[in-house]
Amino acid sequence: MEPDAPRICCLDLDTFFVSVERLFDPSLENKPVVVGGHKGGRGVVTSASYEARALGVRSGMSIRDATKLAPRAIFLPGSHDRYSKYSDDARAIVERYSPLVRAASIDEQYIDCHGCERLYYRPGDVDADATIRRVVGEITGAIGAELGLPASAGIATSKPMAKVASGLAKPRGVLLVAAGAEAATLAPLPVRKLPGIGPVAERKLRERGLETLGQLVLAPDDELRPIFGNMTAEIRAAARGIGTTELGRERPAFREHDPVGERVGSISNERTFVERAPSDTEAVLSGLCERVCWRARKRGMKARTITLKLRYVDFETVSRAMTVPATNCDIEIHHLVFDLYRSLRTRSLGVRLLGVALSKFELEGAQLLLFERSGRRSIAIDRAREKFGFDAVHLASTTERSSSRKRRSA
DNA sequence: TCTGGGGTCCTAGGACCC
DNA sequence: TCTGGGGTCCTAGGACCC
Repeated sequence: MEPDAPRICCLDLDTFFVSVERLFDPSLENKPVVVGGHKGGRGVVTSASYEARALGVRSGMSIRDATKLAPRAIFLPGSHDRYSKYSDDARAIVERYSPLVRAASIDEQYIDCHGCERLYYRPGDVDADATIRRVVGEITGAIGAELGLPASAGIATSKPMAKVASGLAKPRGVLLVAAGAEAATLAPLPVRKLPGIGPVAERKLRERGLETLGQLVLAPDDELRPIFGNMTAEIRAAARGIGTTELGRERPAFREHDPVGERVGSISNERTFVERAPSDTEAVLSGLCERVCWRARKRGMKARTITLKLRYVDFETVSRAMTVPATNCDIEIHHLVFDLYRSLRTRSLGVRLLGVALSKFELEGAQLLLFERSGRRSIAIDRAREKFGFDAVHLASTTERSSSRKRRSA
């Protein structure tokens, strides 16, 4: 095995949410389609068809802006259950070719193709790279033929280079960056194309006159250090195509249900609203507490740290955290969150967002939970939710307030 | 471009212990 | 009582990703 051969593949499903929607409604084909919310409504674009992109729509943009740019586009709220299923199906196809697969997100997978050049060699292949390129083309072809979903892939000697290559390969392409060709491939690209450089770093680089990755590579260390800190060397190397070949950890993003035993670093839920009266704010907090606790219990985990996040209407965002003996009990976390809220809400300004996060998990000792009164109640609630869904059962503090809200609005 | 919701990782300062 | 340095944990905020 040549250590520096291009064997890391990044496989990406093109305009994934839009592509899935088109499977269920073929009339969406060849039209500008935007997934993320109803026309003119709140929310942001999570996926836009190429026809919509041609009108200036970009993912991450507010739905309202997208509506202005593409008033005749078809806007869809999205159906995550479907997306999860097709994501799993695409992964199953990839696993027929290599067991070394990691899902980086719902529409992106990394594959370690080391060894595939021997396993899949065919006499027509001019060299090992050609074999890899052909095999990856077969994978994207199978995803297209069996699922009806377009996919692209980049193959390179490192993970960041493969990621950039998959972007360059779109749509429906496969791009292999040969060993030694990395720096020249990256040099003309805008800095933003490199994973790890976001809008803030992009702006700071531009202020220093650095627009392309080629310029970034040549920039003196004291120009980059204020922007990237200890990551400077890693970023500079990535800009030359050098980086890890480790596939990284599996990201369980976007799962509709929390699988038992699957480890995550944090569980959070948040809600944004236009503006709410304080009494309603408490109902929202109750609901958020219940939801994160429920999700933690489903995973069999207890959290030691509880964090409350609050965003005012002027977008100032603050948070307070508290570390306690591990718990996943609604009542306990309710009390903690309400304490945190009282210490956090120092301004009289309207609240735009509230979020509750659990972290620093310990595995649940189920026996303990059974002996606690509130624990028994949680178990009863969870059983009902197992049958009827999360909203079937709520704590009194949540239901009283939300029903009084309904009465008021009725 | 006035900006959702779920995550991960990094940094910097302070408390506390030895 | 004061001083130093290292290690670890906690907290708050921010950048980034999809």
